[in-house]
Amino acid sequence: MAIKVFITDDHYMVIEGIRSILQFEKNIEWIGHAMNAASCLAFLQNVQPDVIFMDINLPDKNGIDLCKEVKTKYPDIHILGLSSYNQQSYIQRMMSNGASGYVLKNATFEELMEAIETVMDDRKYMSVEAASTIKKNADSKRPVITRREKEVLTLIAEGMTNTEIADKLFISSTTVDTHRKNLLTKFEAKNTATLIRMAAHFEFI
Amino acid sequence: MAIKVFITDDHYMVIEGIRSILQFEKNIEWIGHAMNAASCLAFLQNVQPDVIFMDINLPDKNGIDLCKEVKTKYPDIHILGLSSYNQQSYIQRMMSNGASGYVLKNATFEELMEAIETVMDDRKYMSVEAASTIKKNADSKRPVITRREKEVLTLIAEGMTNTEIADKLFISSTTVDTHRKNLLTKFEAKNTATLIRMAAHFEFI
DNA sequence: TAAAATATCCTGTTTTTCTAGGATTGTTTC
DNA sequence: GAAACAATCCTAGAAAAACAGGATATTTTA
Repeated sequence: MAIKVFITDDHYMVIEGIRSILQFEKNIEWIGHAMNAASCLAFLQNVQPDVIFMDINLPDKNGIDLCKEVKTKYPDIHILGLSSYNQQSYIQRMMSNGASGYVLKNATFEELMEAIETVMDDRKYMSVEAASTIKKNADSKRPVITRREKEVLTLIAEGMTNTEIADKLFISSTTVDTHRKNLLTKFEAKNTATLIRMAAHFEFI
Repeated sequence: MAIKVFITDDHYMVIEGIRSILQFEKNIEWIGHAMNAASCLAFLQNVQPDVIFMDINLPDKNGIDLCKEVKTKYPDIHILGLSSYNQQSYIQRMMSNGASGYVLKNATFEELMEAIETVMDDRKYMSVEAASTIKKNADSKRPVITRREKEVLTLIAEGMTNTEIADKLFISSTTVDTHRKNLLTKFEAKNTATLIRMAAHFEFI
């Protein structure tokens, strides 16, 4: 029986790329694609693929969260992250949310097939490059921040002061200061400069 | 006569994506692809396409420099940058190096065709999204900073205070403050947060 | 349900940055 | 040789951030 493959990526070229690479493979059944998280989830209500290629950045939700949601509802689906070479920091988070592995967007036919076969066999697959970069960035941990902290962080990055942020969010400036303090701790930053630098590095802003 | 199209991108999926999108278009002649800058230049010695789709990130050279080189040697070739949505900062630099425009990697068939036809007509083409983001960043041009300012900027980003930087560079802290002041002006930043954000955005740090 | 996490608020003090003016010296560039 | 640029230094006050050390209410999770 052919392996049912689905893809969720907002890049038309990536969809077409994978489709054209896999099109002549008899063992693969291309069951469709989604260009955002919502339509992916809608699709899965009707048909469940064996393997989903899933982009890390989607317009309505990030792939890391979608990954968790899909795996919770459909534990049997194998998810393979789709990433560019410079998104190493996300690899581990997607894996810890249930992804079975990871292919880079410059993967060849052989790599794609090996990835599919590996995860169908319930093993983890990672592109060679991904495997080497994952180790390099393992120590520099991406902090987990709350929704409110993210809001405050964004406004700090926009140059707003505690008082201005407080006015905007209808909270006290001391509350903003507390959030800022917590952000400094979580990012292990000693001041605003390093906070923003770290936030940019981890692509929070 | 069909328009000769060539692509330089190290992502196999992107190459296959564009190829499959354009494959049935009679007016397009697919003359080949290169996966790095060197083989792109080697290819051009024999055949010159009308349009090159060129990635911003190549393994051996960045697309911005390659763009300049190609346009110097072959001014008649039209270059269209290939970019992901979050690479806005490169748009202008590639354009100022001779690129005729820009398509995003989630471009549809219609967008690709329009891009090709536009640049063949010697006009600039930019994806709708790119056009909107470029406007946002049009006014905030990448500033020119001096060597000393770069030094100070880097140390600010590392979390050092004016006094600490002064000690490190063996200058007065008021001098550091002047450099900081000039950096704020050049980056059109109102405080350290936006300074570092802009600096990260323009890849000074 | 109890514990943990989140979001809110507070008082003070110290440190640092930001603002707004300056000035001098040397080095490129036209 | 004049002008522009770069790098250095200064005063002084206002504004903001960082530090320290709390508290309370709500929501989430184990």
